[in-house]
Amino acid sequence: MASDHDTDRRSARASAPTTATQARDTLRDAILRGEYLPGERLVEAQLCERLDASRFNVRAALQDLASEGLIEVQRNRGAQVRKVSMAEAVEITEVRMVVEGLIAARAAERVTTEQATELDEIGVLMRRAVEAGEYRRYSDLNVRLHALVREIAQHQTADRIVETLRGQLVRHQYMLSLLPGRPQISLPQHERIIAAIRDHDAKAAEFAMREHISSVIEALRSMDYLGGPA
Amino acid sequence: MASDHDTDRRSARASAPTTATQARDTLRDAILRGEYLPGERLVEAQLCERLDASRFNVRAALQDLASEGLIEVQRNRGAQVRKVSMAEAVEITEVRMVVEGLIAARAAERVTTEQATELDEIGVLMRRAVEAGEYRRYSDLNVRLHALVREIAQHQTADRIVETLRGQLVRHQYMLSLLPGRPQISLPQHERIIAAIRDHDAKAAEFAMREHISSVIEALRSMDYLGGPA
DNA sequence: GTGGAGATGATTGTTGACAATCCTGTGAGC
DNA sequence: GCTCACAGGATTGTCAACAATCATCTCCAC
Repeated sequence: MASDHDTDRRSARASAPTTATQARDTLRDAILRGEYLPGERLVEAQLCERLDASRFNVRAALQDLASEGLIEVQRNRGAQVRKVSMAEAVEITEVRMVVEGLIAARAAERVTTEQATELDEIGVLMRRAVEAGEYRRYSDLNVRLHALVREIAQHQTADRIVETLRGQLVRHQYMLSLLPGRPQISLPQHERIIAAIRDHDAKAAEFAMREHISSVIEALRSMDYLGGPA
Repeated sequence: MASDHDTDRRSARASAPTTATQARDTLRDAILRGEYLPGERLVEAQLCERLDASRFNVRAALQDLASEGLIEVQRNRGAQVRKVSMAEAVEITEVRMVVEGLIAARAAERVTTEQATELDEIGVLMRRAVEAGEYRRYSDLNVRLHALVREIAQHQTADRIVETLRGQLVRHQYMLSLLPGRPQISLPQHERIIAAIRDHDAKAAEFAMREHISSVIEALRSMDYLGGPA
């Protein structure tokens, strides 16, 4: 799910398993999965074994991930997983706020009856999950909701950007979902987003989405006082 | 100006002349300058001569520009300058609308007295240029205004994205500036942006910026009826 | 004349080796 | 004991040659 926004760009016709692309996707997943910690050095030779790829392809993968903002490469010093400061995390989320706002507005314009039903279903499941205290499940539904909204909007450009930004702070977001009290705050926000899209109210949808992510930013800032992420 | 958003990322310490980076920047400028037309094939061997670089570096440059969305690479078929359809151009500008809106809002929060003066100066020059019918000069001032707003906002993440998006449709924007009647429409919009930022009114600044770029989107759509870009 | 199989030239994909650079640990000098 | 210089190893930067693939053209059969 985190790797399909580039894959399908090439597989328009070529169904090639693509040697180099695979290495990149595998490495990206590994980083996103947390197998490499921020600041950790990524040694090319090691990655060759790990990914079972030649140094050439490893290098290409590193270059790609660097342009995605997941890693940083310094000349003659190799690559390392990028550390995103709290200030950067806020910046990234701010941009996500406005772009996802655009997506929500467009989703409201394009949503079909079927899709609206699907949105409502997710809303119901979310409420149940929160009431049952199943926060892990709620977190999954959260991802699914945002993904569905993006699918409805069908805005490739915005989609790509949001996906890239999201990748840059998976670590922060993970910590965020563990913050106590978050679900109680975000559930009604999610419900407002769903309602607005269902009602084809673009302005309300954008506003609701921005309110929601705005509160995520607040939470990020509050995390900063608590010591922030590693 | 179009190539500094990556350059300074590396030159944080290393003042390296950067062999591969130079090739990339040169090629990007060439594409942005219009020396390679959309759809034109970029043959690696030819670029080696043109850029005076080895194929290795040329290849790295192509990969970078591909991730910026300037060119497209197909497996075993090489690279070609990306054709952006009118629909894509609209999408790109929509995202630019919301992100530049964010930038404008933040600029309104951070603007200093000195910077406000500078903004006003640009506003005055813009009005003079329009009244004198110097549209080329007006277009330059337009670029300068947007750049200054971004500089005031100091939002690296948003900045990088806008710069990337802008690169993807230089060709379209160039045609746009030649549309008759545009300056008369956009001048008051620019003046509203300047006024809002000067007055530290974040909401008004965001609204004015969005209004402005929204009208750019309208113009793009109208261009579509006229046959669109090549 | 037309369609398709096959050869040919051009272009890209990949590899391995070598050079340049950086990091680490050691030892001499103060 | 501390600092600095210098080797040695590790890691990345770069290149040129080779293999794989694609586009084009020719030629033959029908």
